[in-house]
Amino acid sequence: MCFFFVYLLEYCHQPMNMKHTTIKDVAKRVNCSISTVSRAFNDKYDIRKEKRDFILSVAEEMGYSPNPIAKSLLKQCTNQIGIVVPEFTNAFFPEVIMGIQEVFLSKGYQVLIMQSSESHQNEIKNIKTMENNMVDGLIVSLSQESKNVDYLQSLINKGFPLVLFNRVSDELQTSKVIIDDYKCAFFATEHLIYEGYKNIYHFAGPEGMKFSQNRKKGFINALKKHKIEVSDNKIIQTGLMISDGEKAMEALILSNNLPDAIFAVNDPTAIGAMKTLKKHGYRIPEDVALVGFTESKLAELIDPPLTSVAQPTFEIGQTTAKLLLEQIECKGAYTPKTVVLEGKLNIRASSIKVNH
Amino acid sequence: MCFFFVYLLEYCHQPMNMKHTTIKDVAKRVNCSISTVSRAFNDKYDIRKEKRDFILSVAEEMGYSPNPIAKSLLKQCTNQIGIVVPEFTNAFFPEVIMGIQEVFLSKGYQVLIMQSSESHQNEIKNIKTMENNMVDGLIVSLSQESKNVDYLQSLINKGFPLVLFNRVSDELQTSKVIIDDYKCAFFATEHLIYEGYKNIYHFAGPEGMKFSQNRKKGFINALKKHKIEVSDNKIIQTGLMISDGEKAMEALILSNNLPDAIFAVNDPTAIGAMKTLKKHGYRIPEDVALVGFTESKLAELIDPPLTSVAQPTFEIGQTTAKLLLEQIECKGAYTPKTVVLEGKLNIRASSIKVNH
DNA sequence: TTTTTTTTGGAAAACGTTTTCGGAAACGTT
DNA sequence: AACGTTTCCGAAAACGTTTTCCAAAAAAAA
Repeated sequence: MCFFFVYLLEYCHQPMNMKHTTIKDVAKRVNCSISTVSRAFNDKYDIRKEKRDFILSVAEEMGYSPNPIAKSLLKQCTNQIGIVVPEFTNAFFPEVIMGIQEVFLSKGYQVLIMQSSESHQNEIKNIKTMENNMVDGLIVSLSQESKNVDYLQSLINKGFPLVLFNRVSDELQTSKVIIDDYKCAFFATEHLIYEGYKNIYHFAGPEGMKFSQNRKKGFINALKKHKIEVSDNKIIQTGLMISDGEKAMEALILSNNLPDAIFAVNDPTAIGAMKTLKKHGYRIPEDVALVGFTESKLAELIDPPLTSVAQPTFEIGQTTAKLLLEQIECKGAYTPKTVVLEGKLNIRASSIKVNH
Repeated sequence: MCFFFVYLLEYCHQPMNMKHTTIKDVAKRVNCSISTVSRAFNDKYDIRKEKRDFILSVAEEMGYSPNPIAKSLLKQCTNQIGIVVPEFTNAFFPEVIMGIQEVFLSKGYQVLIMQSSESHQNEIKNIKTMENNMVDGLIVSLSQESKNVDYLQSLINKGFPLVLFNRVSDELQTSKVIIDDYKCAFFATEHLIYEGYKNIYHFAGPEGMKFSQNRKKGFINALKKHKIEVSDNKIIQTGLMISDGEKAMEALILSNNLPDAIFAVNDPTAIGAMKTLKKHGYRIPEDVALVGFTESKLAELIDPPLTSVAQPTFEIGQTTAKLLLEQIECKGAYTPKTVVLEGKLNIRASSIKVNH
């Protein structure tokens, strides 16, 4: 499917000459002890100003900067923090990561990112790698597979700074950042009700996942509040992919049992439903209205634009980072916090009632 | 816009008790010297098999594993490689990164990822951070701003293993992985010609960027090959965003000078054009056909699905990683290679000629 | 038995820092 | 002149490894 050509160029590398200039070199050049150079860099009080400036300028000129690895070894901390996410090909996690980075980079931390590819085994491996590398703290969003959280529990027991976000576990007593799935689902459903839709269905996600459960609960309670009957057939268990939405919609159409609106567990299933509806010649929102969840870039580009709950991804990242930072900085006793952020319902054409 | 609630839980962390077990602890426990423990772990010939196994089992039981930081300091290499990309909120770079990781993780390397956010200054800072951290090699995709590549040049001069991909610089004599923009653009344009379109326009990207130039060249030469006149007004300079495509299309419609097909420099501009066309009631592809570039997830989801050139993202990553690995492993002289991968034209409804 | 060779394992140096400790010089006070 | 402070700076220990060098013990050869 993909050929490739290799061009050989005649240029050849020098043998690797990676001798970093060290503190010793600077000391020798300045004709003082290494302690003094170190003091110059760490801005300690017990060094003359002029000497410090002189050393700094010589060091600058020699291209010296302190080796962070040596520093890590001595200080027993690395100024690095680790992030383990299930994947980052969808926009959600990258955006959260950007929020995390924004906080940490400004504090002089570096951010290591690894992905578990939704595998529990990889997740553990990643976490162990991070731990061996002595990251000062860890941010984790659990993989779909992760039922067993013993390893994370043992980390927490050791007092290792850890914050979970999005995919969290009730079992773990540590700081968490999540979105209020229940409330968002509730409002999204209410929006459909207020628009005047009567026969509203729900595409629920995998039963095992916390957020599926919460969104379903939000859907049900919104209907109940408005005295709309919640019969079992209105809740359809689906997966999380576009294809799952398509399948569910096909089945509905086949059964000749069309709702006038659907609240889907996420954008992909909503989009799947939309594709199938259009294929069969139904109009959106005139025949069936649609609402998704977890705003994707797609939402406003497809036709018609999809109403969806936007998660404050960047803010999730920032908040998570700040919680971890607190935990790292207050060495010792720390009280875990759970921060619940709220999403925002972006109302677009796919769910607006059209006057006949 | 987003409220949040903070729940305080009563559980409190133990004071951080991060004392890793060290080689000394194991030595003491086994009642031998640390050299011997080290030998056990490094499987050196000068240790009795039974002793080695015994030490290993005790170490296992104590939860000991060698501290990679101490090892790095001594060995002067870290088994880490660094990646610097302009961004990772679009799918392209994450997918490439996955390809890179696949290769390196299996070789026992770790992968550090940083993003320059399209800023030259950040890029340099990231690279320096990586260098200070003594990564064994570096993979870089240049930011839009990066005109000055002196710093990278100095790295190359030092013999530091470096591979560029996607956003490369002709000035730098190092291994590169790119896609054949010229050829892909040529074929994409030819596809429109073969479909029977006569009046084909091109939305060209920013003039400064290499890939814009190559894609434009491909477009022009395809027209020339088929003896179609290439007048200047057929090539419209645009940006790279959806909004740029919209603006360009609005202008075209206003000038009452509609082509029957457009080859756009990338998917976003093509999508912008599509939105504007639809807004004005034009049909795609009946009135205007569209072809994009750099397959985005959107391409097959929008209506009509967009013909686009798919880049072999995962393969780009794998190839890049392999080139870097070669360079790291052959310490000393190394001949840089440039690998040119080919994209694949995914033909969809937006460019198929409809029989009238 | 003595000598030589091989196997095994310990002591110590090295990697590049920071920091504690103490000493010398400079200065001020009596 | 004698003493106490302060300021400045060097020596050395420490972080956790690997590896070189050397010595002891064991095995083999004489």
